Amino acid sequence: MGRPPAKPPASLDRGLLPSLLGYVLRRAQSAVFDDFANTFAKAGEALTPGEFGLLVLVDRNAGLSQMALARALGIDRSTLVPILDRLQERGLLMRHRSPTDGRTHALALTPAGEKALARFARLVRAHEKRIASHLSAAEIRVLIDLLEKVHSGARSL
Amino acid sequence: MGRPPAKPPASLDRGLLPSLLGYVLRRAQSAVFDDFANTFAKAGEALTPGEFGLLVLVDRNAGLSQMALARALGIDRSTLVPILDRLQERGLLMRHRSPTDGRTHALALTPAGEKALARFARLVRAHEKRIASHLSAAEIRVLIDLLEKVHSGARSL
DNA sequence: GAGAATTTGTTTGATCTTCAAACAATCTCC
DNA sequence: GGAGATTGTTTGAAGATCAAACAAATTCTC
Repeated sequence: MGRPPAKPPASLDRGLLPSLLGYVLRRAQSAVFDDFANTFAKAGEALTPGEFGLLVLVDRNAGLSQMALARALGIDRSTLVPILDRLQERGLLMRHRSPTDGRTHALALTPAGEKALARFARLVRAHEKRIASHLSAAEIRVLIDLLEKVHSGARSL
Repeated sequence: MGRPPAKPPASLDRGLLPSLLGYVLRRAQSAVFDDFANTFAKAGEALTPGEFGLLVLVDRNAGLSQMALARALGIDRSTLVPILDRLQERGLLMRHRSPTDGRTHALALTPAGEKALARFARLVRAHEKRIASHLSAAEIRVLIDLLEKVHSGARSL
């Protein structure tokens, strides 16, 4: 009989994992996340995908409350507080007092925040272009469609 | 002019986000993760997707070292330690001393671990069935293929 | 073979994320 | 006006993550 290989195999046996949507999804997400971080690091900017999404939502929905934002992001309102603190310290975002409801903060980007967001959006577009470089435009449309189906489908269980 | 709506709109303006692969990927992943947690909670089992993947890898690659496992999972070897500690405390997994290399631990499932993994795999299959219930078998194949392309494509940047 | 360099698992320290529970301020409903 | 709900914040706990330092063991170099 042949002797066992001296070096461990380059790739492990993953069993059923590659056929599981959850597994493949997680790996793709991780790869995309890495490229996002890389793109921003190389440009000398510091931002997470979550922070980018947050800034876009605040930009497009001026006067948003923290509760509404937390709900849109799918996180607890207490989780949001330190995230907003950080963005506010960076001068990207402000919490105004709402004139109509003293409990809520009306969130808005500062002028510097809007300028930064435009810069970030350029980086995100370059990042998206790179991660989709092995896919055709039609494939990307199909992929986004199917992912949206998974999202809204699972949501209704 | 019409008066502004008394209640905030059910859904926010998400701007360019829904056209970004990274964003849609993250949302789908989050929905899938939620269903995974839900499935296990309802069955009275406690397990994360990461732990399931780990158990499958150990099961299919008996005698694996912690370094090899950490590399396969894409995490630091120091991150792996407390995760293995927990699974070992639950009696699912053991660290044997390797006879050929005194530095490494040969990882293996316990008999109880194998029984538990079979139980977990049943739950995962039910979970997969549920999250894909709005997709045809062909769509799932296409989706997994495209996600795999994104993963291996982004990997080579 | 002896010593140097590398590898492995662990510990410690530092951030970050997350939720839950409790709290004060404010609003809404009756 | 007062009871109950909502909002943002603080605090506490758990978990994930990496980096750096460490001892033990192996491998490489001469």
